[in-house]
This record gives sequence, C-alpha cells and structure tokens, in this order.
Amino acid sequence: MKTAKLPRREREKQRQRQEMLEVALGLFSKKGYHQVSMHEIAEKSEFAIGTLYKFFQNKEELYRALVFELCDRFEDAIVKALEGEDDVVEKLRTYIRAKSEKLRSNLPFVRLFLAERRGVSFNLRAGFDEELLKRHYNFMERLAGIFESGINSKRFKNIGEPFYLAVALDSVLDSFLLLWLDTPERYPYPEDPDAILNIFFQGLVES
Amino acid sequence: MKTAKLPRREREKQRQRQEMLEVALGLFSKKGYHQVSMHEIAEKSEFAIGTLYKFFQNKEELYRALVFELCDRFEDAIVKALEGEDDVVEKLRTYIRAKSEKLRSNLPFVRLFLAERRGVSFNLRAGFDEELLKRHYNFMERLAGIFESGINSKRFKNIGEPFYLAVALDSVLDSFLLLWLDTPERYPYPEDPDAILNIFFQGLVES
DNA sequence: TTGATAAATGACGCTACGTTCACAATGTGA
DNA sequence: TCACATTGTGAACGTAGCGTCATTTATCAA
Repeated sequence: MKTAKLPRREREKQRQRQEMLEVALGLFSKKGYHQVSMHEIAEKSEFAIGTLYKFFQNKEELYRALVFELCDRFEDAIVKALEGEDDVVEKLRTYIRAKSEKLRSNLPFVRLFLAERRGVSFNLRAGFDEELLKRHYNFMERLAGIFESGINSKRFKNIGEPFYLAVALDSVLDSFLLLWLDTPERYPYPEDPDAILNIFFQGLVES
Repeated sequence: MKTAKLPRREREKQRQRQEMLEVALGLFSKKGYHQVSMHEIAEKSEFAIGTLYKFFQNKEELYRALVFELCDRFEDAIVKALEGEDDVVEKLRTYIRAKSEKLRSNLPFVRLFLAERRGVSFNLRAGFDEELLKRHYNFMERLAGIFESGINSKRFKNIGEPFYLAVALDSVLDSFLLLWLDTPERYPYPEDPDAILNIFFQGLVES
C-alpha cells in the first residue's frame, strides 16, 4: 500500500506540473516572457500562487524548465525521424519534413522556439542563452554531419563547409516557417521538401 | 539674429536627442528592452529623467524611435549601394556585401535588429511588430525583384519563387552573421560574398 | 475517529520602475 | 540689470508583480 501510494502521488505531481507548464506555454508564446505574470499563470492553471512556487523556485526557473523540456522533445523527435534513413538526400528530406511537421503541429511552441534561439531574446540571466545556443549549435553539428558524409561519398558537390550548409538550411526552414505564420494565405508553407531542398540542391548534387 | 538662433537651438536639441538614442542603443542591445530602465538611460546619458521625458513621451516611444531610425539608415544604405549595379549577379553580391558591412560595422545595432525582426520580440504593444514586419517584407520584395529579373532574363534558373529565394538568402545572411557573432574564432564570417552566393548559385545560374 | 504530516492557499510585504510636476537654472531681449 | 520664457531637474508618487509564509485544507496511518 505504502509503496503504491508514493508513485501515485508522484504521478499526480507530474500531472500538475505539466498542467502548469502547458498553461505557461500558451501564455508565454502569445505574449512573451515579460508580459506574463506568475499570478496570471496561477489563475489560468487554477492553482494558487503559492502552489506554483512549490513546483518552481521562481519565474525564471519555470520558464527555463519549459523551454528546455520543449527543446528536448523537439530534438528527440527529429533525431528519431532521422534514425531510419540511410541515404543522405533522403535524410535531408526527412529533416525538413520532421522539423516542419513538429513545429507546425505545435504552434504555441514555434514562436517561443524561434524567439529563444540564438541568444536573441534577452529574456533571462546569462547562462540560459548560452546554454540554448550551445545546444542549437550541437544540433547543427549533427545536421552538418549529413552534409559531410554526402560530400565524402561524392553525392554532394563541395560547395561549402558542411557546418555552414547546415546552418543555412536550418535558417531557411525557420524563415519559411515564419513567413507562413505571418502571411499564410499569401505565402503558404512549401509542402514539398524538395521545393526547399532545390534551392540548395540544384547546385549541390553532383550531376 | 532671431532667424539664426532658432536653428542653433534646434540643432542643439537634435544633438541631445541623438546622444540619448545612442546611449539607449548601447543599453538595449546589450540587455534587452525590459532589462533597461529609463533611469539607467538618463544616468548614462547624463540627463535628468525629466529631460528624457521632454524628448520622448514614454519608454516605448523612445524605443520605437530608436528602432525605426536605425532601420531607416540601414535600408537607405543598402538601397544606395544597389543603385549603381546593373547586372543581377553583381546586385546580389552587392547586397551581401552591403548588408554584411553595414551590420558588422554596427555591432550594437545587430542584435537589436535581428531580435526586433519578424514579430518575434514581444517587446511592445501590437502595431509595432506588425509595422516592422511589413517593412521587412517590403524590403524582401525589393530583393525578390532582383531574383525575378534574373529569372526573366534567363540568367537564373527558375528554382523557386523569387520571394522565397529572397527570404532564403536574407535569412542565411542573418544566421551566418549570428554564427560569427557567437563564435568568431571557430566560424569566421565568410568574407567572400560568393562563398555565400555559391550555396544558391551553383544551382541557380544557368550553366 | 483522531492526531499528525503533507499539500495548497492567497493576503501581504517589498522592491523596482515608469512617469509626473513643482521648482531651479539658464538663456533672451530690452 | 531686470522681467520673462525656455529648458533642465530629480524627489516623489503610483503601480505592477515577484515571492513569502502563516494559515487552512487534505491525506493517511493507527
């Protein structure tokens, strides 16, 4: 009985925590860090202020937890999607598809994600931005690996440093996503990954 | 005498205003909008708080003025640089050169510029982001025009919508710039515009 | 049922910051 | 030099919001 109860409690706690984070995500992504108060999060998630502070030391801590957990999930999804593929071209296609899908099916996350990246946000104390940055560039190294192996195996022309190619592809994805978010009717998101890849590919692939 | 005095005063005012904005730029770009107080700007620019408020209705107004003036100068510089060129390829090179140079010689501006773009910042009330966004996409239309005329004149292959190509090129520039800002020793900025252009060009230019 | 432990609550203290305004200093023209 | 106008000043005010903690409520073993 006792051994069964503790996990139950623990589970309940996790559920509450997730609820708080979910509400926080909605608010932060809509209004931004500084336009959301702890009271607001408390009220909307139907907990008392004090309860919020039982779960998170302070506002920054909450935000940090939120962003990192989202990034974890995001990166895991991409990595998992890439696992199956062998062919480098197909890997790039998969990357584009997976990233687009993950972000587009998770709109509250998108703006937060794009805002928080690259040390551009200023929202929090030093250390946070640096950590996210490092994470992002680590992820870019993985992507660069695909380009590199493509170049090594002569499937790609050597039109640039793999890392720069990775950063370029990724930033193009981001900006197309924002374009679509801002003006979906006029500039729809290119559904076909090749539409995006062609910008690189028509010069990249050995013909 | 009277007619000469008024301009002198006026000029003095402008000088003060610029000083305030300059200090504000330094602070905002280093710490972000919410981490900078009006008192801080006042102190560092050696004016009294009250004086700041003689020049700007409120903090938001000051920030808005700052960002818009910087954008004006930036866009003017680019447009001017492009004026001379006729050839589409050379125009793209010039765009890359001009933008890189303008941003790299103006580091405090860079982070602000990149953060404020694309409605990602949440710093201010609605209307501001929208206006900047519109501005940016208008500017992208100009860049798209270069791609379009290149495609029309058959110098470029038709590998994508001109507007998407413009957004892609521009975002790649931004991300390379950030990369360089974050890790200048490891990932130096590609000095040769062709190094960047090649990512697009090797597939873009009719061979 | 009861006593004890853990969890949840929200009124309140406190600080930081945007903004105001009564006053001081400076400049102007006679 | 004097009255007047313009410009500059910073103490004080109001408020928003973070985080605390004394108190209440729920949980659970005996």
